[in-house]
Amino acid sequence: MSETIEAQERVTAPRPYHHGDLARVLAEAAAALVRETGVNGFSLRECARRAGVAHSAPGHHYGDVTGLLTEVAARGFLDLARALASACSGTSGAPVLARLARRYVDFALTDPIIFGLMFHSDRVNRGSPRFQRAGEEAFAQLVRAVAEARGQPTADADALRFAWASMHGMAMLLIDGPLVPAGGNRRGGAADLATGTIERMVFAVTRFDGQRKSRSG
Amino acid sequence: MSETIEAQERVTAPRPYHHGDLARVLAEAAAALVRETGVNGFSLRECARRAGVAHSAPGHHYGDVTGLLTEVAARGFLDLARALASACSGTSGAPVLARLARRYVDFALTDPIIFGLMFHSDRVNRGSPRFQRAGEEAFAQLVRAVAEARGQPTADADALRFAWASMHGMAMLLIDGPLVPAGGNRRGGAADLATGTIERMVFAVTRFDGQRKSRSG
DNA sequence: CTTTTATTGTGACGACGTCAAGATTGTTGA
DNA sequence: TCAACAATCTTGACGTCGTCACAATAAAAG
Repeated sequence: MSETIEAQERVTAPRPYHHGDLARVLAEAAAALVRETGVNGFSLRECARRAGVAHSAPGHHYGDVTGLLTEVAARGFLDLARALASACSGTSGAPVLARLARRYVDFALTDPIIFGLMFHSDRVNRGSPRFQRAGEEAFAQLVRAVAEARGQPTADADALRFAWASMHGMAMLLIDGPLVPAGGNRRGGAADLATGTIERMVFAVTRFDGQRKSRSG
Repeated sequence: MSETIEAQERVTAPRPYHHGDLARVLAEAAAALVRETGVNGFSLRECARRAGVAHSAPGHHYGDVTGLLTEVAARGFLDLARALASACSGTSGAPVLARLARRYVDFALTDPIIFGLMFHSDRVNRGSPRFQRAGEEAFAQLVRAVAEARGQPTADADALRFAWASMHGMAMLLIDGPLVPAGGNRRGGAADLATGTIERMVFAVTRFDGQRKSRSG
């Protein structure tokens, strides 16, 4: 989705320095490289090689490897926020939450390594303002969906945590393998395994109301 | 818990090679090092240094860094299985599942880095038989708890996935930070945040029965 | 006691991240 | 137009890393 935009920017943008914007090229090369080799196999030098620049060029733009991977993770959260927003638009009530959860799991299964980088890699700086802002943007979509599902103006904190935990846990377990039966590609069969979990999640979010031990009432 | 056992083994075991059992010492040093520096900061050479052996000694026992970290992860699953089993013993019915989930989250918050290594590190070989056996041992505890909570001899697959996803997602989100409010140690305040999620999880596992769209019946 | 095997150490290799210093290009102000 | 400056990129070096071939050592077997 970036080719045409890039061509436009090549003309309109002031082209601030030598290479065209190396920072963006490096970030995109880094994302591609991470997808290929895993977070662990990622290397700054290989990334520079693919961008056609010297091995130390990434350092000038991002400081160190953590800085670059933090940028990649932040972009991942922006993508996730967009995906969740588009999944919810044009719907209301409980189905909003179900559709958001489905999209959340789909995103994770489509880009599992980036997803892992976003949430649990010790190679990203979670204190980075840009990273946090991107995360909050995605989080806001979740808050809206939970409030909508419960028919309330604001999301209950416990319900919110539960909803997020359920879809996030499902995504994690499907990515990391322990739940997916052998043989069967990830995108197809695995995503179906999430259906029952999503149903139960929506069920509990909409029906559970803190009734402690009073099941006969 | 290993000092006295070690003393015993020093006598009873045939002491198969030079160092006493270097393999075990290396695995323990590796676990400690991972806890200190994170999975990413781990280094075979530093591990060997702490065990007081040559830099290539770990390679002779575990092949490469993945082999050693796989052993650490497998040990983590054995620990988890033990913890879950002890949490469930002496109880029955739905509370079993609640207690198991609580223990699951506690385990994750107590040893977050090892927990992360166990589930999603590209530095462990998930095809390793030892690793898989250890994982299945922990999984078996979960299966038992879900069956017990539903009063059935065998666990429903959908309910099982949902239960695991909920507790696992909660653990992940608490470890990785996005859910825990600033300032407040992990073990105390964070674990309390799981309570509502666990309640809802048990609620859905025991009450949801595939009633599709028939809310008025 | 000698031979064989299992366990550990030495040394080397290329790849990595990071830093300092120099080279190159764009910008700015007269 | 041109010189001074700042931003951008390259070169080269340093220490650390994982891994491998090979040597050394100790246990086991005969």
